[in-house]
Amino acid sequence: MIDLVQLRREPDFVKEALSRRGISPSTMDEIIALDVEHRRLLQEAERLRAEVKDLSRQVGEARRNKDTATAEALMEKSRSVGDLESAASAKTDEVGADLRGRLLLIPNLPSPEVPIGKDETENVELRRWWPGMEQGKPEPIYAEHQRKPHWEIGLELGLLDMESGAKIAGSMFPLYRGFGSRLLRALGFYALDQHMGDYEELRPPSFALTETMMSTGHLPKSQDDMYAIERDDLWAIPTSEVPLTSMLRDQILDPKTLPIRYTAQTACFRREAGSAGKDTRGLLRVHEFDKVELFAYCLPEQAEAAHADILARAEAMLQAFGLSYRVLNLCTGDLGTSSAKTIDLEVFSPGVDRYLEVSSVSWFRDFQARRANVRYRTEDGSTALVHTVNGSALAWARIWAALVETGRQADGSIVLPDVLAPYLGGKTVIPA
RNA sequence: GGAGGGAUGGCAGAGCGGACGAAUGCACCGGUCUUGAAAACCGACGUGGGGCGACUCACCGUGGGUUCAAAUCCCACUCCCUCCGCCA
Repeated sequence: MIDLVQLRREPDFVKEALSRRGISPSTMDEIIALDVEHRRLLQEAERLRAEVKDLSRQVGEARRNKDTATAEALMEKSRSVGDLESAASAKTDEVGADLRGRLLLIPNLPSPEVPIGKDETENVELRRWWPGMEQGKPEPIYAEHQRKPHWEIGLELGLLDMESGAKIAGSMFPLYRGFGSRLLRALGFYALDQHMGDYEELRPPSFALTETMMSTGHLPKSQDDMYAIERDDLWAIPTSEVPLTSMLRDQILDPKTLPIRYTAQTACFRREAGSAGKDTRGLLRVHEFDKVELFAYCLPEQAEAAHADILARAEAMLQAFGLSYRVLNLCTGDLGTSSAKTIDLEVFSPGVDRYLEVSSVSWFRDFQARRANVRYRTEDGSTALVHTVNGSALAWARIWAALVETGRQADGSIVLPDVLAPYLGGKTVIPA
């Protein structure tokens, strides 16, 4: 949620920033007007409330003095003021709810360095990396044997069985098998081992309450993109960012403990409503995938370094895997609602001949913290909102696809990166 | 799933219809004393909203209700604890 106080104080600045994301200034003017109205009503309701309290106090006093007549008269007076008060409060709450409802739909202010653009076609490529780049090698040219999509390879070698997955849970629920399943497990183990120490490893619940989803901003906006278990008021998490953001909800943190950094691998569930028919083959877009997340709660001045650290870790892993990738600075049109700045990592996968998004590293400033109410104690004893930063390192379904396609040899076998050897029982070749 | 008990400030814990935003203890912070520390003593000590301000409002698990007045009474829900049952 954006800062209402900032909107009051610097309306033009906020309007300008949001207009870069396509929020019209008039939308903000309506919110400002509603806020003025709300505060006016609030003062009136509070004045009446104070009067009721004062009269009630006097009733008590009269009673103690055995002055029944005065008490009766005061009670009568208080009743009538009380009626006015309930009416005023109801009106105030109504306007307040309207105001809050509108505010919740307003996205975060984009950072100044976020490029302006209408959609993902206008994201800005910051750099590329490929194996051997530092040694002056040109971008790789992929051989014909690497031009086979992972779902065909997976089926041939018994690594991936989309059909059985569909039989069990419907389409776009992958079923990995044999060495394919082991590869997936190896990726998660490898990643968690890389991060633990600096980031505390967690294994949070895969489901969250409506209340939790609200605090992260996933509800009410994205409810159609999530799986719900209505009977128990639970939602399947679309990313472990949800439990991690909520973990310290409503807490006031000691700044000495910041940054607090967590890593977790969970299943991530996405209904992908609205993308029916797109990327339905293989692992390009699936309803359930495993992902390791890196997350930090930090002081505002620590945020930039925390963001850079997560990005560096995600890139280091891609490099260790020997996968070519590009780094994109998301433009205003493609930026997630809560994010002030997002860097995406996209891996090139030769079999499907395209870049696949495998990580999204975002800085939310205090947008999420305001909603989740995570604060720290400042020098002068007051409180301030923390900044939150997070990123995937990494989303395994697409990494799996890229590794299988990139590593395919002329004889049909697959060579996997050496760094995974300890997690694959020393075997980094999947025989044809 | 059944039966009981509970939820109050950083923690512990009192209050169970009238000046309670809340006793008390501990912790934390400032000070006195001390070479320094401890002890002792003094003081400060929840969060959020509104108002230029005096000040005011809300919050005692959550949501409703009763009342002139609710932490306190009533209803529903959630969570925690104990016991029983079932179970990976």
